[in-house]
Amino acid sequence: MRERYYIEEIGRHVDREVTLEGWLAGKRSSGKILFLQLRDGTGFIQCVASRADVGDETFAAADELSIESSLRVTGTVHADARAPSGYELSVAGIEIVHAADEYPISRKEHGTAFLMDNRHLWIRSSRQFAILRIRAAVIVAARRYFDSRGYTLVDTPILTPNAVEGTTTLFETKYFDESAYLTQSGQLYNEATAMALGKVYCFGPALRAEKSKTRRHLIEFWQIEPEIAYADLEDIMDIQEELVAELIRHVLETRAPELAILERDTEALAKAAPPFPRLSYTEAVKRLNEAGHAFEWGEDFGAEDETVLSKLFETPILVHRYPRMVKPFYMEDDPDDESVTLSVDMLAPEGYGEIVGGGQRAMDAERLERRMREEGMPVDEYQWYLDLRRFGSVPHGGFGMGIERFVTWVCGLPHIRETIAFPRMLSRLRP
RNA sequence: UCCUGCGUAGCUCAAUGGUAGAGCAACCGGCUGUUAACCGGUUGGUUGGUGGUUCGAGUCCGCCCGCAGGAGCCA
Repeated sequence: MRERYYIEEIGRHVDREVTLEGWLAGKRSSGKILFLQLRDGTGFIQCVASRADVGDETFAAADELSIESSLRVTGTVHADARAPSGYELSVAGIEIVHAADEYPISRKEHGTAFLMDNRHLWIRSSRQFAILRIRAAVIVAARRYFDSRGYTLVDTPILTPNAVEGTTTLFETKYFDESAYLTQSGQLYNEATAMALGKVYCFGPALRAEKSKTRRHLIEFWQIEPEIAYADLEDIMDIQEELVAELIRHVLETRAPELAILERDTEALAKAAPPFPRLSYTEAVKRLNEAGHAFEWGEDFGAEDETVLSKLFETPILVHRYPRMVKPFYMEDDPDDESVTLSVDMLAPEGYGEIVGGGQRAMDAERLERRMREEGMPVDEYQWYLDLRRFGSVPHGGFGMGIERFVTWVCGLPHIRETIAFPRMLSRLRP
């Protein structure tokens, strides 16, 4: 293979001549000197071309380049404190691969609707580049966390006849002569695979036809969901804490330039180290009331409640033992207090709220079936799920972490829509 | 689904019911260290659609469409 050079590794080639292949992200000209901001997907670098060095013809051609034209730029790498990245390229030659049409996205302000309409181009911008790189790092680290601890990756189906969450939020589709639904979670199948393989996880999209329109919701989002046999609520909290701590550490270590582009307060992220406070729902309600926030025991936390609660702490917090009424049918009851469940959600600090939800699952077939009937679920359809309690039932649990919500917090973003390349939202299916 | 707001040049926004403007982008010219560069000039409009009120509607009213912010629900 021929040798390729990338901006990300440019520091290894100081004082050598290299050719970079990329796109023109920005340009400033001063008559006899040109500053070209080149991006190649691994980073951004300033290329400096002076008329004296490159000759009149190349200089004139470069001066006319339109933004987002694709280029091969050859030049010598220099360390230079004046350059934003610390390095710049002294241009010797430029090969224009394609001269771009007039580019619609400028450095000036744009409205959200315009940027979302041009999402396929917006992702070229430095902020979007940084977010998508951090997202990828989070996913790699999450998978590595589970892979290195003996979990088996078992993918769960996208098409399913079952409803995990409420049926009103299901996407229905044709499945030959019957109807099927798009998955909202791999959890029920995870419970089956955990009984086969002990420790499992799945990673994939979840689709919810919720008519929700907030800064924390996507119609299509990605979840990583572990499920562990012979695990109780305390185990689940330990795993959540260790996972999140490792993800934060990995992002801080490997994505510092991207966090800098986002102007993320890394001090705040570094503070998110274990141990994470663990408080019961009941204690959390007390804390809310003490903070002067009206809230009644038995309600589910709303966006405002989570924000108030998470701002009381500098680290993520684990809120456990939610009331039966606000949690799904599969949550195990607390043997010490049957009004609450062995559930646990993690709330991110800085007002970001819920990023993980999970808990210990119901173990007894009869109680589980009774609960399903109470909620009006089609029990026949779920016989396979009840079988898991009929053939060697064990205490077990797991959780789901929403990748986009996690990335929203890590990047310090005001809205979840920038954390996935092509967000699907209530009023947006395109591009 | 509900509440609120907004649709005017490619973009971000002005315009008392009375001749649709500015900045940026684009284009032309100038400038040897710019960081959203700067300076001078030029071009650019079916004011989201539709019906109405009025001598006259970007502006007021009805309906429709689109988008944004928030709520509920959730990861």
